[in-house]
Amino acid sequence: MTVKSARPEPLQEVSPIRRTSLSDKIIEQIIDLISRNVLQPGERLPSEKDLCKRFGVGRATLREALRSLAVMGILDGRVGEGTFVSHNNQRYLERNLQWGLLLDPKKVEDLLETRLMLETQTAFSAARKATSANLDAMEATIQGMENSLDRPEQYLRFDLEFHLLVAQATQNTILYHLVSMTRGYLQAWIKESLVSPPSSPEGRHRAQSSIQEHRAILKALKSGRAEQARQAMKAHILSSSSDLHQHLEQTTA
Amino acid sequence: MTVKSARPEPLQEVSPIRRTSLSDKIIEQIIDLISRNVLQPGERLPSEKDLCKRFGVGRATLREALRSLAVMGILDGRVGEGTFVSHNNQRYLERNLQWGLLLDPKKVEDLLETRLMLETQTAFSAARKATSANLDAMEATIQGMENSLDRPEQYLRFDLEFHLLVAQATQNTILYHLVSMTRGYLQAWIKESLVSPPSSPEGRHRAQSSIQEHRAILKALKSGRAEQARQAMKAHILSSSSDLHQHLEQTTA
DNA sequence: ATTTACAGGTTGTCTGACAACCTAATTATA
DNA sequence: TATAATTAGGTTGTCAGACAACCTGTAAAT
Repeated sequence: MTVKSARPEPLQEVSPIRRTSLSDKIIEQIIDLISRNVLQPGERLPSEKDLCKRFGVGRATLREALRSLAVMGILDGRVGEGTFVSHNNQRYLERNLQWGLLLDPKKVEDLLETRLMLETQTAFSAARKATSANLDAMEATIQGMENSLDRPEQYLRFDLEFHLLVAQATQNTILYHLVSMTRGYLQAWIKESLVSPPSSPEGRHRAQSSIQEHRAILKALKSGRAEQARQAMKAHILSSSSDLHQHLEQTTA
Repeated sequence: MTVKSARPEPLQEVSPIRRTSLSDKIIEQIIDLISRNVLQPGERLPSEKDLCKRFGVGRATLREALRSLAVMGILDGRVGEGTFVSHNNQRYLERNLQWGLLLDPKKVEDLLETRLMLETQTAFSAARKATSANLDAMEATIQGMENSLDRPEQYLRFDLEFHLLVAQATQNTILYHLVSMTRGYLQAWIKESLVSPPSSPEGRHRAQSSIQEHRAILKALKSGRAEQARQAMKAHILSSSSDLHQHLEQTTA
């Protein structure tokens, strides 16, 4: 009997049926636990054997969930010790920039636009909400940039750190995450576009003016002038993006 | 001899020694294949048994790699068919954004602030990039709102649709997804705050003015006046958020 | 008291097996 | 002949057990 019974309603929304694997559900549960702070950063999870019994699944299934979370940088498995919740949210970034190369040029453009939006707005908000500790940390990263003019990769790290600190200064964790992720993906491109002039005089000059831009942003933040901070950030990102755009057009053309 | 020898350099970078598991290496290889276009979007991978032989690993290890890539949206496993490269190989960006947001303890105020930022900016961008098809679709949703003043849940659907259309009009899929996600998280609250005045005269009045606000946004978008669109959206969201805030303070106090 | 050896627990990996499922060819039926 | 039902093979999802590599803290030996 494969006769379909009559449909009372015209089925206007297709049922979003999707095979959800067990490991997917486990992932969701663990993420939920973390987001509700039941599992805190740095904390150790129960052993895999324990988790298997609690979730009622085999070890293979559980491990597929744990490994997925580990690959995303949310968990951190250590042989012989256990599995821990990443205390470093930065780890998420390090992981991402690895496959930021999967993005196509069109997406990079979108990311740049998104980044411009997010960061100009975070600067605006940060000017009103930044604590003195936030500002001091920014000052330190600028100092770090000046001290590493000859080490591009280290310079980039300080640069990234500065922008993350601005986002953090909004005291809005969601914004912070959005900024850090967009930035994480772009980092691969930024790095690639920077290696071309490694420490040429031109590169040094670029870095110098970049530092000045950062100083302008920090100054606006310190004085609490939101609109000025927004403009300073906008100018900085636009001038910084122009290098990327140039590099993008080279690779596509 | 525990005497420390002189350090020529202050060891500024700890050796990045980290146990790389086999599945990590497999992930790297697969990502490399995809980024070099050896594996194209939509293409089917060899079966797990085959891949095991080629990589020289057990099936559990291989599956941990494949599942991780699937969770990130890079691969797509279908029971009985095989494992495929995601046809839109950029979906993983949105997936990761989603996981990142999921992990955050979401504060409603943070969400509201983020939404205000995102949507005012999308309105600005949409004013410059919207196609006539986009604008027509918005017109239709406003019409839909007017026709469902007595059906709150349907009214809300049109409301949501309008905002998504604005985001879509930016022609930036990343922005679209961000707006869609933040809105998705808020939707539960919005619905709850609306059911209190289901179809009271007060509720109707609120809905009427909301429709006018939407019209103002659409008008600005049609004329391509970006700044005006931004302000209209800002006004709309602020007035809409005030209801939520009111409702929040009621429930928390 | 310091070092060594050991035991228990933990993650990483392999193997084999079965269930649920899809596809396509084969067979049975109208 | 054309259509429907069945079957066979392949594929992913899940489970169970086993072993290797590894870490930690304790007990034994120096």
